Amino acid sequence: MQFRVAQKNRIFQDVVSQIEEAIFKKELCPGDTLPSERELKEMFQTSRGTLREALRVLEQKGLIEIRLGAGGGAVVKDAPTGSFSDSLALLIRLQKISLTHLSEFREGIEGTVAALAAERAEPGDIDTLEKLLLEAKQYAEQGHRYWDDFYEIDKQMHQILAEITDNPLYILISEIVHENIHQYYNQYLSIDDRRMMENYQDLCNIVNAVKAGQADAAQTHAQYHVRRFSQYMSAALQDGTAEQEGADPVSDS
Amino acid sequence: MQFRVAQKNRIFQDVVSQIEEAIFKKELCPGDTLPSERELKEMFQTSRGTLREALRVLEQKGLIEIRLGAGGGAVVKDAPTGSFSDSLALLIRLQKISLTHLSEFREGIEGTVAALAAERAEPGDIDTLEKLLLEAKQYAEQGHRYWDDFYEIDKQMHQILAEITDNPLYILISEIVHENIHQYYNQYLSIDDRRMMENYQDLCNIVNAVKAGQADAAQTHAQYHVRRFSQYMSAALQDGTAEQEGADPVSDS
DNA sequence: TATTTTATAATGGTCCAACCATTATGATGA
DNA sequence: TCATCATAATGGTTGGACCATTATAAAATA
Repeated sequence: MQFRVAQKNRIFQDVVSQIEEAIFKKELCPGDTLPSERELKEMFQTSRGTLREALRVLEQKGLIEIRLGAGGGAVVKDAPTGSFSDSLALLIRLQKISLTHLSEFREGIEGTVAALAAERAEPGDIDTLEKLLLEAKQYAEQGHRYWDDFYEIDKQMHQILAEITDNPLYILISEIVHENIHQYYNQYLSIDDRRMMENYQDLCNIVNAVKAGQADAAQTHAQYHVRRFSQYMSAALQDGTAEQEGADPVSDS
Repeated sequence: MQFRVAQKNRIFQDVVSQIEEAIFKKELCPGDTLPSERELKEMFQTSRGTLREALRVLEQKGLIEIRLGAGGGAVVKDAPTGSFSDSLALLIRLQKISLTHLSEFREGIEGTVAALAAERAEPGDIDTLEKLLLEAKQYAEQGHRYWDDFYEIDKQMHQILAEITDNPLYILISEIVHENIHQYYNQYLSIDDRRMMENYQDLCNIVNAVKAGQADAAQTHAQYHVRRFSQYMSAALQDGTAEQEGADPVSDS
């Protein structure tokens, strides 16, 4: 590892760029620990404060993680997917994106994912899906008290479908969207036995379509499945005026 | 504006949270300038170095912008969409996402966008699209030397379609994906007169479908349109072994 | 010997006080 | 009236000091 002396307008930015570049070029790999701040400051011939500002930026980007104490320091992280999710969460908190927008987007993504999965699923994938379906059935039959367990299976199935596409972008985006929409589901959803069975039936339809390689059907069923949640929430919001603290997540920007 | 004295493990993180919260609560609005570092350090009862680390994080998140000189300081930004795009760019540079993955994702997004647009387009929107189509036709007829102009129109049409969905998430994502894929198009694409006319015909098909309110047809044509670019690039990469410096953007992770 | 406890040192987190570079503003002068 | 220049406010940087946390090794103990 060989660093240039830092220069330019904002020195810390130059430091950020150089360390970034080293990571891009795999001179620094995930798990590697950078030299200590006191050593780095010598390498870049800068002050510790400036160097720390650079580390703060890299940390925020999700490229490094700072560990405290002896043997600690800046450790290169694997993939900065967290910053991606954070960006979306930020836009939601700023009310630039409403729950309605997010739900609609999720509908499109999950539909596309299901369609691709139908085209690409291999026998092993179908097995995995059917095993999860069996679990889901058991929870669904035991009624709404097992909603949390059912929901967990539902979540896993969406994840598996995304993985079947073999496209990390779909895996990432569908996960991020789910993360950011999950809290609202738990906050505004009211689930009864009938709705659980509806959802289970959706999952059956999706898996069957994927199994049969019917992309269009898989897409339609997946969209319909996700749409249910939006409808449940719309209903809950109209009925109960379930206003919590602070912002209304359904208002438009 | 009233801030608590900063505390907790990492003080700068507490400062970040408080300023973030003030922005979320609209106590700080886009365009507002925060007090100077020397004043803020008094408010939070912290050192200037620590405060600056906090500002660095907020800047990286895209929530503020720092201006130099007298009358400068930290200005609250409108919407941190840049950080979203940066995150994607980062994943690409780290080769966590290949050009193939990105192209496929774009296909799905543009398809869904076109379908939604077909359902929601109003007469005014159709007019806008048809005007752009006319421009595109002129460039297409003048041959491949006008590719840049044609491409600009193409880009605008995708943007308009996204805006017709009236969903900021589709607008944002399609823009971000385009931003990050654009460079590869210019780098690896070779366009002749025939290909330009193919593309023009795609655009006609999309607009016609949108005009007719045919969501499925719009989706199909939009996907096909985007897919052309991937195919052009695959061909170019196979033929010319167009290896540039550094990383191969098509390799899988 | 094996285990627990304790000292040590390395490392990140914070603070202070100063100085430099950039820029808006107003005073000064042609 | 306009150009020029001094001034002050603000971010950018520096160096040195001290605190809090933690891994490691030494020492004490069973």
